[in-house]
Amino acid sequence: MSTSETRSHILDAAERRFAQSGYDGTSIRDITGDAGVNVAAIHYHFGGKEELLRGVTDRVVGPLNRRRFDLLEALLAFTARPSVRQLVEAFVRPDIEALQQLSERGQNVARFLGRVYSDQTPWIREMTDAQFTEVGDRFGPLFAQALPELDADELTWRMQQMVAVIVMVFSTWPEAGMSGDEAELLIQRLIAFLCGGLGAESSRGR
Amino acid sequence: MSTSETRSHILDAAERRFAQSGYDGTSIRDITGDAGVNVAAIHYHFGGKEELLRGVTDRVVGPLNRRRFDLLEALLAFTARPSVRQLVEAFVRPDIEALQQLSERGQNVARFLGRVYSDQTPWIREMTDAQFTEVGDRFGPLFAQALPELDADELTWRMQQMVAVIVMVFSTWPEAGMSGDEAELLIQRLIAFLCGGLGAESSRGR
DNA sequence: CAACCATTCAAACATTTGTTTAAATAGTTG
DNA sequence: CAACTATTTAAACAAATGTTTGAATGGTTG
Repeated sequence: MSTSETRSHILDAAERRFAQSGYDGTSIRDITGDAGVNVAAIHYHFGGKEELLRGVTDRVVGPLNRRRFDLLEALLAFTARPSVRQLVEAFVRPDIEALQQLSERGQNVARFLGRVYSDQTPWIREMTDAQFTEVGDRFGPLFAQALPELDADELTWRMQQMVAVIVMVFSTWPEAGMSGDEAELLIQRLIAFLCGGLGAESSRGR
Repeated sequence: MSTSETRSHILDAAERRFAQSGYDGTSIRDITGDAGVNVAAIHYHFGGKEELLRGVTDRVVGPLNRRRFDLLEALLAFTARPSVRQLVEAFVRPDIEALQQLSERGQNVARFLGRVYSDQTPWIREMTDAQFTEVGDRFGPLFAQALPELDADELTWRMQQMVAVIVMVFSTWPEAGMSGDEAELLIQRLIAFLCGGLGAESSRGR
């Protein structure tokens, strides 16, 4: 078994297990057992369980955020002032896209994201917060532009809730896969709900 | 130390620890250490760690749901067809009320609820789902009445997202307490966001 | 082939986990 | 007071945890 194979087998197994049982609920032996490698392989290739989670997270979130930026750029080439709906769509769609594309792996990706982003362990929160900042910094000003009557504080707060809703949808992603139609229905529901929430009248009155 | 004292000391310590580190992240010895009782006390009084979580949850959620029902009844005495905003307020306010009332304990209650309701361990999900059903069954028809253009499926889905948002707000509740003004600001933000999301145009078009 | 580095492996490490045991103590009832 | 039940206690239990070790194996390079 070549070097890169062991590494990726571990990442695959870890992704699946973390998605299923969370970080605390998964043991190093669960992962190495599934991957068919030795227990020590994780420490040799990653340094430990913690770094393994970082590895899996990077492999999952990296492409998704890259796709988000691409969609946003395409959108900005079209209009300099995108609507809330367009922004929400650019923000959410990459996730759903990935999930229905890789249908067998997709559910794991969804559930993994749900698990990690709803984990409150301090160092995990720091990791996910940093990863959200990366993309939040880009979308924030554009949302502010699309919602001029909202003050900065409340906008930030609402964007956090947006993420929370997405995460919850992922956390409760069905174990059985989803058809393309079902996924499209879900994304439409998600966008409708988020647009309503983000665009609601400010809490401080008109 | 009288019987009831040990029991409630355990419940207090467990509530605090579960709030801080979640179920998996808390050991039986953490709890008994804080409570100043013997390790075996938990099994003697509750039967085990699992039943202890149920005990803590019941003690926290019980009063909150009772208050929800009271507020709803008061509302229904006033109007037979409450608005979305009124319903959301009756649903959310008991939590926030409790949190600012018991300011030192309140933060723990918030964080505890956030932890438990975002935990995806099957038997914990079953527990929280059952507890939500209890109150969801009552509010559901009234929301349906207030949002006639929404089909039943999408309404249920949106109510779940409402809970998700509340849970996320609780999960990220600041460790330091909250002033009454800050809490009121937060509840207004929460209500505004939720009303927007719940009342958004249906995803299936007009 | 020989030397060398990278990788894998079985075994053991020290902790921590939830739970159980059986004896000691406290409290209550006859 | 005596008998009995309820509660508390220290100690031990087996199982599982992440990590480390040092030898064995693999492939590559001189």
